[in-house]
Amino acid sequence: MTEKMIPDIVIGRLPVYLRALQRMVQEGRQVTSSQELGERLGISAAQIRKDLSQFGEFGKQGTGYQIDYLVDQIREILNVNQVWEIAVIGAGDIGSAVARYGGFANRGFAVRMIFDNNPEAIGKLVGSFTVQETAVMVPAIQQAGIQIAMIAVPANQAQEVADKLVEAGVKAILNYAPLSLNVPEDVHVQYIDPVIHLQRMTYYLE
Amino acid sequence: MTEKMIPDIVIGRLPVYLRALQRMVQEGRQVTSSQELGERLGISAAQIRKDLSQFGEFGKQGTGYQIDYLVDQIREILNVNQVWEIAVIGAGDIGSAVARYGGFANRGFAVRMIFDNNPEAIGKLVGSFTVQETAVMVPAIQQAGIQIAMIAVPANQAQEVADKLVEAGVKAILNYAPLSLNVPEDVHVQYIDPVIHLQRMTYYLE
DNA sequence: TAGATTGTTAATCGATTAACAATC
DNA sequence: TAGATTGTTAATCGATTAACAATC
Repeated sequence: MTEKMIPDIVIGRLPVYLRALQRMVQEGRQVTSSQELGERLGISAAQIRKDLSQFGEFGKQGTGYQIDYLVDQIREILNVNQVWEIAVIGAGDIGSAVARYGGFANRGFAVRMIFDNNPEAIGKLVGSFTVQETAVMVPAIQQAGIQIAMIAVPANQAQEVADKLVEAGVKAILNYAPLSLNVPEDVHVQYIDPVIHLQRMTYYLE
Repeated sequence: MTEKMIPDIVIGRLPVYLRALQRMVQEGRQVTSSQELGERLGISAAQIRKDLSQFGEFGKQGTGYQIDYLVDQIREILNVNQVWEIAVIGAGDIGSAVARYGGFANRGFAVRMIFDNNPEAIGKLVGSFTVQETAVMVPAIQQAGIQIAMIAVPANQAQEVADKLVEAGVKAILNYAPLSLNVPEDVHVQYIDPVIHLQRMTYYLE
């Protein structure tokens, strides 16, 4: 590790900036400022400037940021100026919805395979993918060199699946199963559990 | 606001503690410690004790925490010792998967209605719910007194839907559309966008 | 009792904000 | 030029951790 260390909390905000900036592009906007972006996102202008300054100088005094250019730069920082292939594990409601999700295109990701261990699901079509059996998962992922997987299996199978994914060389897991996973230090995990988000809000409700 | 103010970041960790504790209950465990819980979650024992101490004294020196009791206490703190009814807006892949999701039961939530503005979707069954037209959304939510909604419509319709939900009296929104929403201060919003999580991980990948 | 673990305090660490010189 | 906005510094604010008396 020779580069200066960037706080993970900063990395976590970059995708949010990128999403808002790409939306501005869609709106036909060409230039923005840290203030405008901050207002859209509910983040202070100072924080946005500070975050971006960790990676370089992307703006111009007096005028702000050229949106196209800033989008390109953030895409490069986040390594999403390429398409990452994804394996989806679990072909139930969630896995199927994710496999068919149209929102990955142009944001750096593409689902490439989907697996399930349920004999009734194996062989069926989900979007444009045939559901493969879990038994072939490790070699299939290895052969394709896939580094990113999404876990959408029941909670009691999720750790076992995670172990296999690690074995297959996966380095990033997006886990939809409602539990924390244990993985080696060099494997990244992010969690999506709607209940966690909901419970965070009910604290404030009557 | 008379109570002492609890940091939102602490509130955000409580659901994670709760999920792990409820899992321990399923495993037949009766007692745990801040150290054990911390190891499972990748959080320091000191932080867990500090977080819990914001709300009371739930443990015993020398022995730790009675899991059942701690679960009850956290459920009460988070207001999830009741069932919150949810309206789902959007009956596409994501909305349908969420409406059928079995993971809400016993965690404090129940989907009660689903809406879509696509004539082909209206009237169809999603799980045990008939998809209703968006035109009746505001009065239906008002009449049922529903305070929580999930937005699962395309990005370009999401703000419009959010405005209507606010009008209907909704106080908490879980937004699956990939953009930031603008809502009044007293309305809570949480976001689920798989791409945001993925991009946060690709930064660290080669 | 001896060992374990809590709840809490004080110290450390890190993140956010305010402010402004630089400059477009 | 005058106005606007960046990038950066220093100050503030808040969160995490270490340590330990209390006590089960």
